[in-house]
Amino acid sequence: MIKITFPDNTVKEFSKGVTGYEIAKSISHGLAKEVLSVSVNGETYDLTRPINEDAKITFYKWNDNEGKHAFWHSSAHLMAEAVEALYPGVKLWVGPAVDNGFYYDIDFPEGQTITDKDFPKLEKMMIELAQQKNEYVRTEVAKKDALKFYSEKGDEYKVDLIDGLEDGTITFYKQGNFTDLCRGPHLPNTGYIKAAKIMSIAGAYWKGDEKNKQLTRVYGITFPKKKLLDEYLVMLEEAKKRDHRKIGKELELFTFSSRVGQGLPLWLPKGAMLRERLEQFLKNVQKKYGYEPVITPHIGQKELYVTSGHYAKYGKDSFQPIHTPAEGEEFLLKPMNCPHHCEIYKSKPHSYKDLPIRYAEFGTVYRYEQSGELHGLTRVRGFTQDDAHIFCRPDQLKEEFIKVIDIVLYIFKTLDFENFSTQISLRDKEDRSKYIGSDENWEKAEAAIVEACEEKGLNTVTEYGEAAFYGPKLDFMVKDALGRSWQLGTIQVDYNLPERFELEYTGSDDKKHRPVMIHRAPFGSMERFVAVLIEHTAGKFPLWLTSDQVAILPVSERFNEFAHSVKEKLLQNDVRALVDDRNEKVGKKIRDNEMKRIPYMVIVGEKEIETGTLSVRKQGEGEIGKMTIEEFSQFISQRVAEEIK
RNA sequence: GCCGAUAUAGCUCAGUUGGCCAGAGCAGCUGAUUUGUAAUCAGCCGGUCGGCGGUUCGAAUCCGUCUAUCGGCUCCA
Repeated sequence: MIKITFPDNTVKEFSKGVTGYEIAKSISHGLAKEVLSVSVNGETYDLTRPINEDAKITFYKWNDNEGKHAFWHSSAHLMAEAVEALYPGVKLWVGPAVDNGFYYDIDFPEGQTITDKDFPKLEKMMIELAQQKNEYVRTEVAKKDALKFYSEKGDEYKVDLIDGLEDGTITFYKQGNFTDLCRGPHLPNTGYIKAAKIMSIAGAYWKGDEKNKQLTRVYGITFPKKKLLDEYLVMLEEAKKRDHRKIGKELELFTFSSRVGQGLPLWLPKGAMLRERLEQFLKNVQKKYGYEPVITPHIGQKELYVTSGHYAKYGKDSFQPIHTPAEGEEFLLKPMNCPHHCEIYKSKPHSYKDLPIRYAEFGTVYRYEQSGELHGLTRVRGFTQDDAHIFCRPDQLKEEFIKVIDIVLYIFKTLDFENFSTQISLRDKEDRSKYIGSDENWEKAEAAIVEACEEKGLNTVTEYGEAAFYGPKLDFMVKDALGRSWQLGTIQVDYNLPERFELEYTGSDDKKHRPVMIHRAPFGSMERFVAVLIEHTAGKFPLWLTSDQVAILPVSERFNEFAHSVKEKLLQNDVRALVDDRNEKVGKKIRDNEMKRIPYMVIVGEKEIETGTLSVRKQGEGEIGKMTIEEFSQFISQRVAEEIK
């Protein structure tokens, strides 16, 4: 007998070799039907895998990530089985579960392709196979047998995969006619899968390396109930409505022109006003934190970037140098602001008493991103960073770092970005050839970041190998409507540029010392930040930020004049108002201004003139009462003050 | 850059197997109406069917190419 401990710490005895499924069934049939996988002493098991020793167990259902993971992983096998049945001769690479379903990387035989027209056929086959309720059977396989199996099958990708595995750890899973190298865990049988949808296909380089062959990645998602699939598809439709590219068009915030060029956004008046308001907001914060504004040109001599090291690293893949009538003279569009700011630092000598010096600039930069990477406003070729560079003494580094974290957190709080994550990016543990600067400096910088994050109590993820080539960094990521993560705020430590530009300050010992540099951009870039903000708010911007706070709707043309006088009074009280004086009925005006996501509407007509009040409506909610112009102005300013306190 | 898909009026979309002057709704303009809390009615304007080249008696429709966009991959100073 073995002892099984449940999450609530109750203990029950079962005979050795009992399976998770049997345990679940002993508790209730309902549970046995719902449970998908089981954690045994911290390792996730198939429900059908025997448990041979005392164990602490947790059952995973559909609502647990682990449960979904097993479900989708099994579905990837099912899809692979269906693909093999429909397209004989395919070779398989890997097929993991992901956040929203699963994929399988497949090498189709020469000349064979799959398009979205094939999806229904594939879905149908998957469901047919699922209905056979084939068991997922786990077997442990010796390495040489595993190699033999795939060599005979002619699947060199799997052979490559097994080559890297240790003998004695290799398991196969088989369901129906399909066998796959896999660690598991899996569902008991395919019958759990009731609904399947192939989402998309894409090219994916083998092992993620651009130089390798491109395999076909087929994305799919499955559900234990048909209804869940329908709900998921509805959710996707809803998410599409929040897409910043769609809302940006609807609200006339920005546009693109193929004639201007790919990835070069054009900000429309309403978008520009929104952006200016954001910039002003940050400028006000920065003033409190001791930042000084600077302004630098959009181009710089090539030599500047040779000095900074950026030319060697990115020169080939950037916008190419601008030539002038002068022989041999070359300028680059600036891909970042730091070298210019270094030159500003160098424009006069500095004492240790002056530091830290914080130069801030909304600096527009140009980077030649690969065409396929461009994406709305989140990934563009010309964008404006809310950039600043802090030059400080090594002993000030941590404190300065913490102050920047405070700014980012304040901004996120003001804009209700609650669901952000933070990532510390450090050097690759093994390969250090791609980084410049001394080990000693790197270690100091990495330690400063880790400590600063600990002190601020940030819940961080540490990624090795993700650091910039010149220093470690801390990034703040926020998700868009479809759950894709975008990096917004960034704070990066740099020991490299001060070295390359030979930046100095005179210490209390009257000797020359090298300052440390911090690059930081709390928004990241205005473009990306506005994009994520649009998706976050679905275009319903906070009152302080939105271009038009109030729409005044005269009941008929007879009251247009009065409406304009109300607007003037509101403007005098710093309330941004417009009059909808079109020859339309009130109902129509309300509808149109609701669609334009204007936070407040006031209706004016005979009654309002008589009583000297406004009839106020809130976007999405309807009438909220009558107020005088003064009361309403105060009402708006109060709300604005609450939002940005 | 790579794999796959898409491109019709300012916006959202129709347009059968190639066949007369390419359609609708919204927006815009004009007029009627003078409107009370999510769409008043009528008329009008608006398109080199993304660009270029080809096949054909004939191309929005078929083929090639370029440009841009979308979903991924790779990349992201």
